[in-house]
Amino acid sequence: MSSDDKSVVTRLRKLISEGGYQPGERIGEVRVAEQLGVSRTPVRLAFRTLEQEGLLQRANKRGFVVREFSQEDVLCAVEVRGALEGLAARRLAERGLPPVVREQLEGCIARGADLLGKGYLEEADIARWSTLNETFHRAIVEATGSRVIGDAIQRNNHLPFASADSIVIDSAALNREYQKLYLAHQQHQLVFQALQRGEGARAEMLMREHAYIGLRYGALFDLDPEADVARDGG
Amino acid sequence: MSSDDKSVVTRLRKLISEGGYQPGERIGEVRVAEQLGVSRTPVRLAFRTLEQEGLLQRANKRGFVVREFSQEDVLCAVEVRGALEGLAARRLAERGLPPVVREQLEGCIARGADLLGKGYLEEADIARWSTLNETFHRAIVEATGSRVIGDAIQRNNHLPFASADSIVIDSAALNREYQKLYLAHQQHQLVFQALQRGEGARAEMLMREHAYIGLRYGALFDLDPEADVARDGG
DNA sequence: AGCCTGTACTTTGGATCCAATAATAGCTAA
DNA sequence: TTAGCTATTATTGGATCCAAAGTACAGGCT
Repeated sequence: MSSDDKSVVTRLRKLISEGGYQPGERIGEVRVAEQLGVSRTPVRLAFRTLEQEGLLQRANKRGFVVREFSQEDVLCAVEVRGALEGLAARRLAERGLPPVVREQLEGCIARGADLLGKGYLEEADIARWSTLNETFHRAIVEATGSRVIGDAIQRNNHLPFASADSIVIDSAALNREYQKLYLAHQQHQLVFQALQRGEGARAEMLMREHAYIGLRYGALFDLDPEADVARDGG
Repeated sequence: MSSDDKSVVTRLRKLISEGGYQPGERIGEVRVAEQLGVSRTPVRLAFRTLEQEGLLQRANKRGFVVREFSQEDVLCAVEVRGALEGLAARRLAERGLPPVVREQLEGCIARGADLLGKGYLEEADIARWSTLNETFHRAIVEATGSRVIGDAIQRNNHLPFASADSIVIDSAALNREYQKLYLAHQQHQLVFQALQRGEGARAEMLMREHAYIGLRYGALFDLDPEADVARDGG
């Protein structure tokens, strides 16, 4: 079978996060192996990787179970992201924003402005924003030049975030999403401003608050009353 | 062979960090398998785990090499630790310090005071302090009750820190170490105070600064001129 | 003499085999 | 009828085998 190890990890990660296995459910090597069309060996390797990522955890002395994430866990993951990306932003601001990175970020912001300039959101725009957003964040993290920080962020990002599976359809939800995305866009601008001015502490603080937008509706402004529940945890 | 998988990971981690393999050196499955007295399979599994931990990295399309850490990397790891433990401390302060944890921390501080009360340091005291210090930090992290944060910290802690292999012998070095440990002790006290008072922001800030003490000689006060070099990185 | 190519060897990745162990079901005895 | 013990089964962990890919060395060609 033409499937290198990394592909197995990716596919298994997808298989789990897309509901092939329920949280708390025991996950067996043979079944996964059959589902992915490979032998047990690459699956066993993948299990170890996913264990380290936190998606799986060792069961009672034997095998693995799919880790279940509480609302509280999601909030923590968001805060960890904020702490780490905030750190990256501060370092970048203090050490100076390289011109190449500046252009990248400006590009993201410009295209984000185009996307949101209409004043409303089409369904396909969400995916466009998503890649734009990813590029923005990735550019900052990679610009710090530290694999230690980058890896830490990367690992944390593999955890399932609430926003990942929020699919909106009706126009009311689209409008609410528009507000959220617009706020995110504004925050990106502020972060960029701080980075450019070399304001490290401010860049960090902004980035850290910006992370909360990863929660369903929680942000600087509580767009939804449920946000309070999410933010003071369990 | 009576060696479960976890033991192989632990032993391999030790083998690498204690210089069995040089940073940047290619690490082969068969040789490690022979050295640990197991077959290739558990070694391959362990390689994946250590890859996720960041100790190994994939070589050019084939195999693994031992990751090399620059001074800059060590600094980053320290700052990541600070950011994450700071986060844990803030959460703990804001959500209230449970009595059990309070007693644990008080115990650590009391025993630390005993240890450092003599005014000088014996060589064996360093190990004693080390466990005391670990207990203190672990107590705080575990008290947050978040596996997400705890795991992130744990993973970061597997990275090699500069302090890990600093072995001091002469009395001048011991004295310098005493100053460092005493400062750490004071910082612990301040962190504890902030936690008890529910001063989240202060607890976080103190914890974050406290992380820098993990660098060889860098701290609030530059006990060594080289600290400057370390702290503004590459 | 230098470079290119082919072949042999080294090493990793995947599959399968075997042993050990935990879970489960069935049976017996109280 | 239930509890405990035993045997069977299912599943993981370790070892070995095989194939594929990379690397190094050598020989030939330009």
